[in-house]
Amino acid sequence: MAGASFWSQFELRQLRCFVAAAEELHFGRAAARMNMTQPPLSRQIQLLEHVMGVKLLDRTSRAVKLTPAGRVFLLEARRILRLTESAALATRRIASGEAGTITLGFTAASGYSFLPMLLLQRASHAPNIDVALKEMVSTDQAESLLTGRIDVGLLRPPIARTEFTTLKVSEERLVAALPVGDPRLVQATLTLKDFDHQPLVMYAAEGARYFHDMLTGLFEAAGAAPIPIQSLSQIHSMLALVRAGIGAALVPEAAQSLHFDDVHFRPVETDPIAPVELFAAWRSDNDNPALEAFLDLLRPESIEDLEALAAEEH
Amino acid sequence: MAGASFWSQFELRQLRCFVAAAEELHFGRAAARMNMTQPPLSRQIQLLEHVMGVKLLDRTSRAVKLTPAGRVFLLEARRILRLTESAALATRRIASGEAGTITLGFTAASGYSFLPMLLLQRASHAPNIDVALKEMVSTDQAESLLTGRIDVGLLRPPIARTEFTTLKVSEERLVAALPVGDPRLVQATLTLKDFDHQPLVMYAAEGARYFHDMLTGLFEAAGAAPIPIQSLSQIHSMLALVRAGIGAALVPEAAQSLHFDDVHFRPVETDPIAPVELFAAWRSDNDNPALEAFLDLLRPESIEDLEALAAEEH
DNA sequence: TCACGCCCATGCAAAACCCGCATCGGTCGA
DNA sequence: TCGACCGATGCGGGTTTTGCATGGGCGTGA
Repeated sequence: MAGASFWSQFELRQLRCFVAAAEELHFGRAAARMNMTQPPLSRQIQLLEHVMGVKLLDRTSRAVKLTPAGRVFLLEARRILRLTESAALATRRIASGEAGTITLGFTAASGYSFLPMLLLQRASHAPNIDVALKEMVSTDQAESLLTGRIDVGLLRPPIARTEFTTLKVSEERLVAALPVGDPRLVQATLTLKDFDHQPLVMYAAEGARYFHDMLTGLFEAAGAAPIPIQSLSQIHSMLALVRAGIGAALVPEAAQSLHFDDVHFRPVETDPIAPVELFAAWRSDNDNPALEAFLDLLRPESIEDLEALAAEEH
Repeated sequence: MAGASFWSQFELRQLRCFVAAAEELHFGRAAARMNMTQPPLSRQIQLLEHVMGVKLLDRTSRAVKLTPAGRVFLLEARRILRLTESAALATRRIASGEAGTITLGFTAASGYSFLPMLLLQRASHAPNIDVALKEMVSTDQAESLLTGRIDVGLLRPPIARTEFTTLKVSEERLVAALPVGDPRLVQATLTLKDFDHQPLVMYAAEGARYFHDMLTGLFEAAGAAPIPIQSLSQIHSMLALVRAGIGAALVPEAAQSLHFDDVHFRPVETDPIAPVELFAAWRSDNDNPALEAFLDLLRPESIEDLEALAAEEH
């Protein structure tokens, strides 16, 4: 095998021996620090000098000195060894879930209320977990969960995949968005009957299937029938139409944070009092170590925490 | 030996195996790249995972994937390996003398002329050689050369040490520094006779022994005797006294670059026409690999180069 | 559906490596 | 000049690592 001279690469053990010898300037003490005897340490350093092709230590039987090249190499060796330690540390932190990156899918509507609270919670309870955000509709989230493009999705039911574990993370009431001057604004609270035969900006069946189906069901159960004016999927677009006086809209209460001028909100009584549900879903076999720590943020006790925290903000 | 489980530190060989496997995502090809067979490579990676306490690769019989921790560790491992290569390179460059640091002692007077030219030369001919500058008088330089605090000294004779190798690097003429209004300024050239019985700012015997002894000898040989007014060792201090009209001074021609207002210079004829000598000296057994490359800058042919270069500047 | 191929893990014996002990050779100080 | 100190080296033993052969799991194609 002629590869010997070709394989000119040192090993970390040799670096550790060299650093010990360079710092002690005494092979015996250096060997003791390395928990070995002096002869092997001598050999490790000879080997290192051989593969480097450079004399690193000037040794007489009376004194050990660094050569100029050895001085430079000592600095480099220390840097390398420091780096190996920090690399091991960082990797173990990732593996333990202490740190890491979670890729999170979320729907536009959840970005108004739940997501900000969640990120606030993360900043204080899991600061080493990075969260990469990807806005997408619920069906795309399910697809992305399967392929691994996102670790966790914040999405609307139904979620019918056996590969997923799910957790309800929030329930919201519906509120009515009404333009300034709408006569229904005199009431403190509305019912679905108040929208019977009235123009209503509606959700699109494709882009916002969940809200579309939910409202359809609610109105049917309540025996009321609004006049659908326009079908949209983005809540802020719907509010813009409301502001233009085209009609009312029914939106999750968190949408009030959008603060459109000349658009006012009133609570609406519905059969389940908080019909707007948001679920977290993730692949049961997801091996991202940061997942467990991230999911802790979603557990009920954490949710209460963060809702209390959000309340204090006001 | 019970230290096995205690020595939880990986080796570079394991990093190289891991990087190969992580990049190929195929143990067989990775092993081929590492010039070995697949089983040892498997074992190296198992060993690495064991000492790290972290699973880095997810391997089924059908596919090899990086775990989240493995992704992070791959980046770290590449960084470490890059660093080892650059460390070896840098160290070999130092050892070969291509790069390095020379600590240079110099006298204040040589800082006015020779040193700037030398540094200019270094910048273009040996840019990888750093020069650390230490101003000190000639006797201190001799002492520092012996102890190794400086590699090379730019100093004045006599240099009587057998440990040193010396090289004359410059010869300068003396010029007279005269205050505005001095009657001798009408002459284009002076002789030492022009200073007979005239006030002269003189060099101190301790701090500037070389110039002191040289002037004393020159005047004696010329049969002239100036009136010593004050003894100083710093040329710029002497010129300040000249400017104040206290008397004339004799300084190396390079001191003209100090440009004192109201002080004008005239050449002086002396027996050796250029009596101000500057030597480089270094320990013959200095092992700094950069020394040879640095000394090349001082050789006659280089000196001519840099004087030509300095001339072009004007 | 079954057999084949691909691929990583593992058992095993040989080779290589590394360690510690003993000792050598050189240098400094008493 | 002798002894103490210190790094280098010869050598035997034990551990590690390697390569070969093989096992076992999982897709794939007939």
